[in-house]
Amino acid sequence: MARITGSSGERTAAAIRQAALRLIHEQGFAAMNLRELAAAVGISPASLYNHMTTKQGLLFDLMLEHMTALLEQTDAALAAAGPEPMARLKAFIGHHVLYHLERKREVYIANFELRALDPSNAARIIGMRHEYEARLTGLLEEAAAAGLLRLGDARITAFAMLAMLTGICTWYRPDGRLSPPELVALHTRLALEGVLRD
Amino acid sequence: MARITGSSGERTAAAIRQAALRLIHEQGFAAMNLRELAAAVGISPASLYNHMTTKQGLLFDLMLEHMTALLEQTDAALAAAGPEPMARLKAFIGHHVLYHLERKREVYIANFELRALDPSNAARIIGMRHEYEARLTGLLEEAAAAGLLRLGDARITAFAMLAMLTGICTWYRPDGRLSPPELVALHTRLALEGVLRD
DNA sequence: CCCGAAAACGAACATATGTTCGTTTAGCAG
DNA sequence: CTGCTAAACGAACATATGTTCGTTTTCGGG
Repeated sequence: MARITGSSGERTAAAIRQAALRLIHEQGFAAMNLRELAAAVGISPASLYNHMTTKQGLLFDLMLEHMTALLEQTDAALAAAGPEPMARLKAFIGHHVLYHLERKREVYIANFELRALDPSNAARIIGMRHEYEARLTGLLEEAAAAGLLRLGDARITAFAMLAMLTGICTWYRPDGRLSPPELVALHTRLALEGVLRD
Repeated sequence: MARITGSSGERTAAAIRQAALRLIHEQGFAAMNLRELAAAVGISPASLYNHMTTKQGLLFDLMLEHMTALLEQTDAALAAAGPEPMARLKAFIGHHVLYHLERKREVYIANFELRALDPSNAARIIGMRHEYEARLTGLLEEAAAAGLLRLGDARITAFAMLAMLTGICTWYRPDGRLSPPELVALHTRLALEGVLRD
């Protein structure tokens, strides 16, 4: 087989994914056209098809890779946190915030371009998202069962926490005023304790 | 002037706005095409242009009407709440939740289709959004100055609260398990007190 | 050195889409 | 009833866009 070691194939494919993340994040999936994507990579529109099946397939691959990484890294963070419910909950929040700061474009796309997916592709991504939500719901119920939380409704609470923690990536800039650890601390306290003075 | 009283003009224009809200919410602005919009209203594509300037202008009008209503109704709710800082903060949260339950499509569009606006149109909507955010930031600072809140960072806290409270309209269904007042109560507590047991 | 395959290209196809134009329809004022 | 104008229409234009096809380039293994 020719063109294996150091093949430009994988480099080009990676460049396409990076450029696609940027363009979809800036303009939205429907508004991004493949001629612009090809130009950003520096190849012709036809050459894109050496590295992807269709435009739809490209979007699905981006989302799938993101959701897979999110679930895997979350489980790793929870495994490292040990068995104590509150430590596990804080580990989830901390990982979520850091992951969303690092990969805000992927997150934004996975959250807001679900409409653009074919039904069967969408079903698969939605399933993974439900799994992620279930991780948090489970942690909340664990902690509530241990008497550590006061839980009105586990599902709605999980949704509200995720919305708050995911919102970060709509305004976060790496050169912003607050550092990632500061943002983790601030959001952990907001999620757990709210704003009321004791 | 002919065709004034009971003219079908305003009815058609309203039908266009309603159909556009639905289609943009379902598919996104870029993915919605005017032939589909016209079919949903029951007129020809050409006739749309008797009621709007361009597709872009239609989006802007929808957003502008929403942001105007949001700001006006918010101010009315605050005026009705009186001077006490915590009462004002709760009034803001309550109004925000109810408005977002009632007009979830407008909210979704105004939040996620900013990319689709021309720069000058976008600037105007963004300005109004900043004004809205400033309302909450101001309320938080008022309450903190009165010693009622423990505030890490007013701006970030406002962003986090808005993200949490706005997230409702990504999953809310009018026939859902919880009623609007229940959702207001739940989210007010989450925002102010978090989930930790006292 | 040279062959084979990966990966690039130009060009074209088929279709979708925002918008315009000239014309026709229809309801209210006089 | 009649004339005026808002508001509808069919048809077309110009362009954008996802994708395919046949060909050419280019690298690495033998």
